[in-house]
Amino acid sequence: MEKNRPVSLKDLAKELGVSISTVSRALKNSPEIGAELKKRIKKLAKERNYRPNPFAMSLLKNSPRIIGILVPDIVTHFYASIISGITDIARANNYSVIISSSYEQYELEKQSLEDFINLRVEGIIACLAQETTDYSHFEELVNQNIPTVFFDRICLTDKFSSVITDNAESAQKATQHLLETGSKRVAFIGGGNHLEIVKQRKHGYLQALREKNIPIEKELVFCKKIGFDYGYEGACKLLSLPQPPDAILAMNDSLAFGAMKAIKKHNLRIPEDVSLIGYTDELHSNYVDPALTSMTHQTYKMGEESCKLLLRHIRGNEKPKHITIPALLTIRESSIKKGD
Amino acid sequence: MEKNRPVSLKDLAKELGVSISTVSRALKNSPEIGAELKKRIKKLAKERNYRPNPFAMSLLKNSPRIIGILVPDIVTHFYASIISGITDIARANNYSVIISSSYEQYELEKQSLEDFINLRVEGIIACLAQETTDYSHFEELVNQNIPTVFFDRICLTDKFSSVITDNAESAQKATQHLLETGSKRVAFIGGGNHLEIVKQRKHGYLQALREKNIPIEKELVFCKKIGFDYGYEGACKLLSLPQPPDAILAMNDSLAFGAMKAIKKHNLRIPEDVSLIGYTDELHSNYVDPALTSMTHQTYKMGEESCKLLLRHIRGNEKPKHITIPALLTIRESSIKKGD
DNA sequence: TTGAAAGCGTTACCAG
DNA sequence: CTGGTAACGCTTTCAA
Repeated sequence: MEKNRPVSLKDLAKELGVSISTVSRALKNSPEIGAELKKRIKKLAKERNYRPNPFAMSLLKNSPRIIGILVPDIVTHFYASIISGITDIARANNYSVIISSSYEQYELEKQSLEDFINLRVEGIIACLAQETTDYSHFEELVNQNIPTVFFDRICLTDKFSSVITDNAESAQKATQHLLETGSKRVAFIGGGNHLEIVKQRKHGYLQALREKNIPIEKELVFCKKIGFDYGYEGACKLLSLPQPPDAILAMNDSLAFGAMKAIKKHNLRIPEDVSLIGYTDELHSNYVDPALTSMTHQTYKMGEESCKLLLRHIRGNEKPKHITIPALLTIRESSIKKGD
Repeated sequence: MEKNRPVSLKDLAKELGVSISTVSRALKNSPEIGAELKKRIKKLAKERNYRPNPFAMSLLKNSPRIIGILVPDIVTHFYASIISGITDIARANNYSVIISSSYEQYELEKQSLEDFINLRVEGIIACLAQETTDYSHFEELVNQNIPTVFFDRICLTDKFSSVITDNAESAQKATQHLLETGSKRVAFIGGGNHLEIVKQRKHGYLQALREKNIPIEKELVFCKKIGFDYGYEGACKLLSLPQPPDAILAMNDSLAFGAMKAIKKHNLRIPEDVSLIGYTDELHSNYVDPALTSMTHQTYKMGEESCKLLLRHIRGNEKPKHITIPALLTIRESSIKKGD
């Protein structure tokens, strides 16, 4: 029968008739302990299934080896995959992670941060909620001396490290690809213009057009909100133009799938009549027909880098560092016009 | 300037010239403390931003208010959504969660469990890895007195509570729906026959046929492995039969999307020529064309129930309990034949 | 109404 | 080589 309370050093010491210090030292392989005694102690520890009490350790060192992750949600593939990258690196370094979702709400984000501070996490990796425009709750982390790294949606870059994707460059690359594979008139479907990410990707799109000396037409840019329905609406609008586009770059996965549905409803072929590129993860792009050419975020890698960066901050007092991880163009069926 | 070390009761006590016990009591609203003194103590605590040290508390009570979640992975929507349900309930009860992925590997699963025990989590919610066939590492949890709840892939039901979906019933419902909406010959695409989940869903499918006195044809059942490619392969095989089916039930999302691709490649219309039902989450089903009629797992609810169950076990010593959460039929475009 | 002291499990320092 | 003791922050007796 096991006792309810876990075995402690004291228990082992008593049983062997030695002091607690001796047992502690023996289990850490201190060279000061007699070889024979050491062996006996280790044997008993294994027998009794001794496990060091992490609370005592944390109390002593004030470091629970836990880091907090704060994301808008955990269900979106993008975040889930990043979390996956983070936790794998954390685990490899003997850290556990605690995950909290803001559900895009400012109040929940603030509360989560409070919880993390109360828990005394050693560091935090966070992605801002859409609602958040005031960052004072994050500044508090500086006072509390809790290293923090932001990813994707970032802020206070002078104080915190960050990991992001190359929004402008990736949109530019995507547009270039369309122009180089038979498309002449490329349209852009984005989200709300106030979002940094929208501005940057649109900028990359426009940049690619300028490069090729293609005149910019305002009607070919549809920016309203992010979401499947808006992708559908946007594509319908674009395809109803007197001079409709023969290619669409959708800056988000739901927008892209919405646009795809619209193109089909208009009885147009992809990519023959209208090419389409989105930003998606591997899975979804292959599920649809035709398979969707996409810019793919290196999400797992973003997670890994975020965590590595954080661990460096935890270990030493480094200056904020900013990393950009490029998105990759994965060519599938929806972009290359056959006639090419 | 903040000190590096967080404020402790001792600090407050010294500053006010009272004893630690007094401060402790005042902050817990003990009625023994003078109203005026109590007010002063609370005021200072707020000023100094005092936060109780969780390590000291855990050391004292041996309960860190942390529960461990062990899943095959966190990227699959099914698991992510369940985790979401778990964490929300946990948080509402002042618990934090730590998530670990087995990546379907036995060794990693075992290691994660060890980590949880070492961390002294108060309880565990787990879904078995596909590789796992030996359950001794879970039996150890009984010795360690760590309450555990399984979901979806479960084991040792005499010792542990569980939360599952109604595999047989849901497949039966799906098949019934097909038969009631104009389909005559329903085929089934499943995964490896050794998996419990496959057996159960196939059983439900067959049950629905028997109900309607429809003869069972072995050629209409394709069970090989779970995955997009196998869905594609299976559907191709089925549609090449001398008497092909006019409806397919795919027992998994990737199988369903693979089948959908195959049906289209065969230039058949969905649902006019071949109806299709899958098991998916909301999102994916709407992205494809036509939108996929599906059995939808109530994943978030499964998470919630798992966590509630676990909390009951943590609080008192309840007997194992088994909960079944039904999947819901969500009718979209891929199932109802127009002629009906 | 308040204070002192023990104890939770561990490490580290100082003695022997 | 080994043992005793203080310390980490907090709660909880027991005394005053």
